[in-house]
Amino acid sequence: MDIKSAVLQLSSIAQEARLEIFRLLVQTGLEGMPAGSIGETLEIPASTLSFHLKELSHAGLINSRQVSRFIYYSANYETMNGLLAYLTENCCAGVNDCGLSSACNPKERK
Amino acid sequence: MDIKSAVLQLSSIAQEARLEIFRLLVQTGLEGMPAGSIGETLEIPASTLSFHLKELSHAGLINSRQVSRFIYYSANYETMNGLLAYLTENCCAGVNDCGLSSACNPKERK
DNA sequence: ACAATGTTTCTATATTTATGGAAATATAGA
DNA sequence: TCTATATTTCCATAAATATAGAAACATTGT
Repeated sequence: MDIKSAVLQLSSIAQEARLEIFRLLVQTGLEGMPAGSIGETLEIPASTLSFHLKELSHAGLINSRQVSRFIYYSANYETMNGLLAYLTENCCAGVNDCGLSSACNPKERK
Repeated sequence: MDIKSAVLQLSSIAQEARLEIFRLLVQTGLEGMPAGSIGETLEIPASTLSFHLKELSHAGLINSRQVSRFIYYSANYETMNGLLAYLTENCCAGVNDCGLSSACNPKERK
């Protein structure tokens, strides 16, 4: 993971509408949801939604697949996990008990 | 955790200079680093650095403490863990094996 | 009190990002 | 082919963010 990709991914969820979309998809699972349903659920106008979905796709945090007239969007868990790992990488220089996936839990400073 | 805080926290690291600063501090540990050393390490002008440190502080992702003339900045692991948990919250609607801290690892769609 | 060092605030400018209506494109059913 | 539905692209406008020099402020040692 390089820093540019990480910034791109973080930027894509550092925005209220997009974070809502992303979390909705994370919770929805692999099946995903058609764009229209996302817009209806979150009350986002179609063109605005499309703009945000493109941002998330471009960052690689969501996937899409076409099913007849619908385009289903779903979270990309692999990218997401890569991002989380990047953020906690080398946590505390390994001094404390800082597992990668369980993030950081260093003891208080003496 | 509310969405506004999450967006604030994400925005604060969704920028190359700030992500570098944050990761440096995550890796440095609780001891932290004085502003000047951060700027020297990452080659960021003092006023620019100060602006970014303020953003990170405001979001709650870093702490600071004064030691004589130096101001030591360090990562706030608690805030960080809260953010990671928020992102993976309710992952996959619980259908698959998606532990909170170990993020999401759903099986392929059939 | 003065000088040196570390950090922040002020300021202007440049750049990037978000919004949503209208028009365009794509798919499918009658 | 015509029509309805789903989604995207185009566009203009509004708003937020990043940059860094200069000046100001704070702390410590002499």
